[in-house]
Amino acid sequence: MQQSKNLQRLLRALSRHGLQVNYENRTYSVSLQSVNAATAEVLLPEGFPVEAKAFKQLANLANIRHPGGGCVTHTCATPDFHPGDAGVAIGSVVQTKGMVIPAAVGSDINCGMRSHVVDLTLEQFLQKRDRFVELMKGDYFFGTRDVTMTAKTSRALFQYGIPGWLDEMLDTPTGSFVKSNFDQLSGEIDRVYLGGSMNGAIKWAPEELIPDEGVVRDGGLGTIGGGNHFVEIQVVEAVEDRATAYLWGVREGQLAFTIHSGSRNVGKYIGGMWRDLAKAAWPKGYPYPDYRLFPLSVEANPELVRNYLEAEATAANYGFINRLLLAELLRLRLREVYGDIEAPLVYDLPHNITLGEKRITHGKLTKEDLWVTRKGACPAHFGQPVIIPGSMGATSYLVVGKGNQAFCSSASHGAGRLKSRFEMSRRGAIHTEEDLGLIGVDCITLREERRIEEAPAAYKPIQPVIDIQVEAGMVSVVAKLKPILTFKG
DNA sequence: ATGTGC
Repeated sequence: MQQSKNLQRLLRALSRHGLQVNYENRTYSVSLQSVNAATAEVLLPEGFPVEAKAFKQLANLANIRHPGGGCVTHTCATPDFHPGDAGVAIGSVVQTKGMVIPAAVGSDINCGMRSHVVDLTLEQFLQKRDRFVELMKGDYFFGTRDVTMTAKTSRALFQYGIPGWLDEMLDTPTGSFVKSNFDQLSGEIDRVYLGGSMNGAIKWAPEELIPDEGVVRDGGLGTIGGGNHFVEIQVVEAVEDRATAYLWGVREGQLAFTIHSGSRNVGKYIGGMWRDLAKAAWPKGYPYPDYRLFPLSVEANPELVRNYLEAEATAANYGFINRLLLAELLRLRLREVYGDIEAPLVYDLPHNITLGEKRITHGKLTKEDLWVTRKGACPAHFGQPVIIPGSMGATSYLVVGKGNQAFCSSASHGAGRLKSRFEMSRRGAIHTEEDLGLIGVDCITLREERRIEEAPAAYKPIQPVIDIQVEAGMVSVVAKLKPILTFKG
């Protein structure tokens, strides 16, 4: 098979890091010489360079094991694969047995996507666009909407996620704007991954957010955040799977909105705390794992593993509710400006999280200390809705999972970065709308450099990234969402 | 990812 220069360079880089690669039918099957004999599955779009550093990080991840028991059993790289700052490549999926690696999820716990459709045409939307934008700028950037809650409600948020938080909210004097739409919010719980509820615990939350009594005013809740996070108004441009789109309530020509955000400072706090705790628990006398990705062993330290998963769940619950509030703020303003329109949830899912994996062993569904950590990768179980954004200002895809076992039922979480933020923002670099790939997209932000750093031109084109995942049987396309207006934190 | 850093 004829191979491009990029590909040859890539294969050499892979072999330097102990990865042996077969390239066939546009997919790479990779055998990985890791101490754990872990397998690897790598899927990359042709014609785009992938940094050797990302593969070094993948090989390193596959080699992690705990002296007290626990190892990596399988790794994957999704086609938006690129190096990560914290030693783990974005687009990595890692399956572990008998251990978890807190640093593999890192700080951005339950970063994820949420999409709604809106019964409004583009023309109707544009007529009152200015008023709507001013109201949203207030809510997202200046906190005009009061999202205070009682101490009890805030504690329920961390412990139970969406359902427990909603129940508690109903009984408190605060949060009137959530209570006013309680029935719809409750009815949408089954369209959130895991019902928006994980087994958290109050004690892992930042102290100032869990007082014994009184009121909590959390400036982080209902905010977009930085990096690649955004909230975007879109149009359902094309429906490619009519039956599934109908089931999900998605129709061509409708307006839609999509949210990309996570657990903000709470994830940073909990992720950072456990990076330190995992280091402190590393057995004395053993060399540190590269990039300091310290695992926690079930056999050596069952309590620590339980606590970490509980702490991660605590931040994840906050992430689910942050996205819910971002959506609810927007939905309320839509109704305020455009009348009593429907804007139902399509789906909400995380792409940065550790989940216990159920396996079928001897015909029985079991959980045997086996986890899958997805770092910038979506779960994509059979029939499950998946939201894959390109970047802000680029087409987002609603796809349906195919449960591809080689990829631990996963899909990419985006297109993958092509140019660093620094590269985009340096002086003399391209700045016209055309060069940024932002033609016809209205970017609302308080900081102009964000518009440049996160422009579509900083990312790979999304289409080949989707195509190769369809070919590999990971997902199939349901609908495409074309951006109109982006709120950028 | 993070009221970040070049």
